[in-house]
Amino acid sequence: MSAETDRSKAGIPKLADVARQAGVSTATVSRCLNDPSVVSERTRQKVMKAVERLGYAPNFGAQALAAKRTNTFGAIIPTMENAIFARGLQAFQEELGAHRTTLLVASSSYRPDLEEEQIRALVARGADALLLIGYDRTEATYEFLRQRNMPFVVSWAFDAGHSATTVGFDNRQAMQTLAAQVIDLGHRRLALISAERRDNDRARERVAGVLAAMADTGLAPDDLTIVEVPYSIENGSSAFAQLMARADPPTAVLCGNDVLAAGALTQAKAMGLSVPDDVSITGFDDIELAQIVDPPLTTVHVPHRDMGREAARTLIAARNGTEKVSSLKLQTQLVWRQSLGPAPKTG
Amino acid sequence: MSAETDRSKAGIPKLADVARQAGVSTATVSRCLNDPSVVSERTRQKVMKAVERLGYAPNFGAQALAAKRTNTFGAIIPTMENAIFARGLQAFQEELGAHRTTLLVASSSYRPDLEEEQIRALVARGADALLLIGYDRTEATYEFLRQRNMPFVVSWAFDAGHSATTVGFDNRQAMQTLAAQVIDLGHRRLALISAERRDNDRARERVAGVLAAMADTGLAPDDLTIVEVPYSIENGSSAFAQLMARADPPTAVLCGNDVLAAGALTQAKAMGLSVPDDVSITGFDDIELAQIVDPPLTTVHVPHRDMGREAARTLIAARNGTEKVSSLKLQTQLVWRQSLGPAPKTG
DNA sequence: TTACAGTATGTAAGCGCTTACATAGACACA
DNA sequence: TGTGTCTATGTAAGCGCTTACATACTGTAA
Repeated sequence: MSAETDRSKAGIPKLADVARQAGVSTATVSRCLNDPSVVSERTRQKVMKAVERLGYAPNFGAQALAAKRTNTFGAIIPTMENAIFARGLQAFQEELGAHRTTLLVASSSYRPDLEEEQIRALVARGADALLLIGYDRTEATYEFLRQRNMPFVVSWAFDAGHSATTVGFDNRQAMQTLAAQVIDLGHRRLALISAERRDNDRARERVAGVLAAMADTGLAPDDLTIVEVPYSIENGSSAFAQLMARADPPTAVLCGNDVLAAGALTQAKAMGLSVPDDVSITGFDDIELAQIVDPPLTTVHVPHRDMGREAARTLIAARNGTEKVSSLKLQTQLVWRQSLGPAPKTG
Repeated sequence: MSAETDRSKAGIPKLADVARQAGVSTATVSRCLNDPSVVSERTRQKVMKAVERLGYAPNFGAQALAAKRTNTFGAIIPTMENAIFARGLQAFQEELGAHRTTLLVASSSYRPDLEEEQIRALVARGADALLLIGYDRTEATYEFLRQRNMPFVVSWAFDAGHSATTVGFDNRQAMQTLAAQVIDLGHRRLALISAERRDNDRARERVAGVLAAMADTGLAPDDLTIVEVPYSIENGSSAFAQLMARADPPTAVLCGNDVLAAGALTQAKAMGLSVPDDVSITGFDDIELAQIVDPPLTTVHVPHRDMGREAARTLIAARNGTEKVSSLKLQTQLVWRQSLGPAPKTG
């Protein structure tokens, strides 16, 4: 009775139907689908015709349950709203595709509780391995992963001291290098538009990078004004406006990423400020956006595609369990374009 | 033996383990997890403690197999590389989240064969409903969906003549309106940088829209030069360069979307052309990018968030099977910014 | 002819859950 | 005390697959 009313699942052909239709056993059908080489040509033809006629597709749940593998990897990224993770993820997916592995993507909206939920969802769905962004998550989450023996790699960050396998880059070092150049150009009143640092180690490290560069040249931490906002062009604009409204506005505004920098740039233009003559602005990530804003952004190039590809390879190796997997630190690179210039003469 | 060597799945706690640990039956544990109200407080405490201690998480496959539902929707989008679908998808996901439904996203790289594969993968995984982009897919794919009784909606397009439930907009009409304005401004030599039309009804419709506007004013189809490239900023740039290198370069370049237009704009700047004085450029989609390029793009605003939200509602209704679902046509809107101006005086 | 590989297929035991149905205990009332 | 009603829990039958093992053929060599 209840089966009858189950509208959505009515009449879906199953293995047994195919077997009956083809006049063979379910085992033979299963073999046809999974390892055709062990079945005779004639039988295979029969079975395939039955599959075709019935429009049969295996039930993934049952398959996973019986076979204990899914050929599915999961990735949980903080956001899909902007292109920050797009390129890397694309490369990740391409590499997986080459190994007949499907990618399932979920997003956490930068919230650890949602991330944990998504991790559990993906694990429960039988993901064979996981791609995670950054280190910040509860110990309980790590414990969960460990207990499951779930292969995962942390990406978009690199901390040699952390036990998790990582394929990423050193956010602090990258930002420090950039900030050092800014200071070198004579800027003393610095500002930073950062993503929210809570639950975001990449953002914290980038801030730390700026501070480290300042310390190197004897600048006091107080010389840095920090505004925290979620990543978005609009937030970049308003943060920039807020910064320039101060009594003692900065001569250089470093941004936690290119999206914020693009917003800052737009706002500068709206305020009639010339970049970099009146004020310098820098980005981070080197996404496409960085090249098309005017002036193009001086920023930190992150090897997105390499990172995605290498993360995939690492995970595949881990899943197969054949090779020993190890962390990989990729290099970022300072990209000089036109949004950073010498500090204006004190006026 | 083989179970022993199954490294990755060793020691994962199952319902029965929790039941044993808590000293109850598996049914009770299951009830605790799915409908706690029918279990006594004391028992629930015991069970939850056991769940906690063992780090238990249900096996999704088994659960789906036994319960015949997954509370999971799937979406297959052509690309994650740029932000075209990001906003709409985000809204889609938010709406689903409000209904305790998980979203799984896959991308097809604009290839129907990959799309079909992804559809099958998602269906096999027990997706309760699917979000699809555009109409172009093989009849076999539609037949598969129909046979499964799988609720799905087509989005990012609207064709009243098509049988599929749709939540989208009329690409042709939208582009026709824009093109009419372009022509109205005196432009006669038109060019269009389009996405590849094969397997992409949205791209074809947009081309048709331009042609329709031209026909309305007696322009011959030959007055339109079309270049087809995959969506990307770089391709927009090179297509634009190619167009302007012609003996008789266009005075207005319409682009299939904002990403291409941004590329075209960048290239124009690089070539020393002033937009819109020397040449006009228009976009389509009105993604964030459109506002931050210089000059900001005159483009077609697509109601991404509304579309995502409404698509989700439609699908939820279809899944629940309570209401009759119907298609919904949303309105686009011409956004005047600065990249479109009058045709330059014939020189 | 017999024996033995080798090959193609079938049989049936799970995989980890959910849930209809059965059962047991507590309580109220006659 | 007996009976009926609830509520809380247990029992066990699947859900749709995979795969170890059993079986039935074929062909070949002794």
